[in-house]
Amino acid sequence: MPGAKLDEIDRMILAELQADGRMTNVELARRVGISAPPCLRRVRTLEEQGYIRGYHADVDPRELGFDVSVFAMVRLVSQSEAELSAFEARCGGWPLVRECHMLNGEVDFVLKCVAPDLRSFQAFLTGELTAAPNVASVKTSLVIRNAKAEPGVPFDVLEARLARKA
Amino acid sequence: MPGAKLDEIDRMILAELQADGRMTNVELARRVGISAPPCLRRVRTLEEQGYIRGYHADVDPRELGFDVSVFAMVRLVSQSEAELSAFEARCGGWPLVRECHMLNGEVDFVLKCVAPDLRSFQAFLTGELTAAPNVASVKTSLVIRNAKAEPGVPFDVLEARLARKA
DNA sequence: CGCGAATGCGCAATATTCTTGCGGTTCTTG
DNA sequence: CAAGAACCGCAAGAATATTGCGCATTCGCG
Repeated sequence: MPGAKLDEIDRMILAELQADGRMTNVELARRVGISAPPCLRRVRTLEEQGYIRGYHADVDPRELGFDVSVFAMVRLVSQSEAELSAFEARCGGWPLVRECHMLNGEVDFVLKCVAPDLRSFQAFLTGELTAAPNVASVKTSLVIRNAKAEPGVPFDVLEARLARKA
Repeated sequence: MPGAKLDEIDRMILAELQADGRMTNVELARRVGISAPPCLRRVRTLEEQGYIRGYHADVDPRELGFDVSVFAMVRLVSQSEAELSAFEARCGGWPLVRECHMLNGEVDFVLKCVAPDLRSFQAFLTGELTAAPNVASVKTSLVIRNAKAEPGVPFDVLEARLARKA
């Protein structure tokens, strides 16, 4: 079902808006080769059907004084669904935790955190995260730098897949 | 220096655009309590000064048939700057790798990857990633689900910091 | 074949937004 | 206290978004 109802123009629209979410509809229409009205209708449809979940400004944390990013690997004592949900809920309440992914394998969760400085992160780590109920262990790694940060979908792979089907 | 030149309105603008990057300028102006022209001027300034790096549509990978997300922890043989850069460059060429973060500690890099299915990810893992030069070991974990995914800045923390300074 | 029905395009018109130029006000500073 | 800088809001013109409508192509099916 997913991807079935999208033609090439739709995929071009997604690629363009993924690259620049504030592109005007006129410019977008020009790039994908149709006129503005049908282009806008396609965008609306993509939004309604969940292909586009939203639009967000990419704000630089460092410019705002959040100088440290950290990955935290969390192991829980109990992995019952109730406990998993409880931990997720707790993460939702921690502003420093920006992403929370449940994993398979030894580690139960990986968290991406930001903080103004190392000191405040340590305070959060020892005072909140490690101290939280059901948390067995936490391993943290500072992010030195990041070479690639493109959330979303690799459209070149998508096109390769579709070509293979045809 | 970072954050120094931003007043409360600027921070409100950043928060609003982080939440909804396609908000019209008039709506944004209304929410932050000023008229449209100065609001637009502020946004332009925030963009130029790097507080806003860009705008992106949040495209749902699953809807497009990318059903698996994976975190890969990579260790290299050599951590010389040349080798680190070389690995980063290689990551840039892999479409399935969406994020590449260099870490301190035992693991040198964590990669966030997506793939249409487990089979194609395995093909990438064994055929590309593990086989790459200088890669010592790779540990992967499938993402079961994610409870939180809000890249960016926690503005409530930011305001707490500023309040502390005052 | 051939006839609806459905889909999707583009044109045109209106509504909304963006963008710029221009004073006016407040705050800083010497 | 005066000159200058910074920033606001108003107003107008340009650009964009949005809607309604008619037409072409495609598809399903008798």
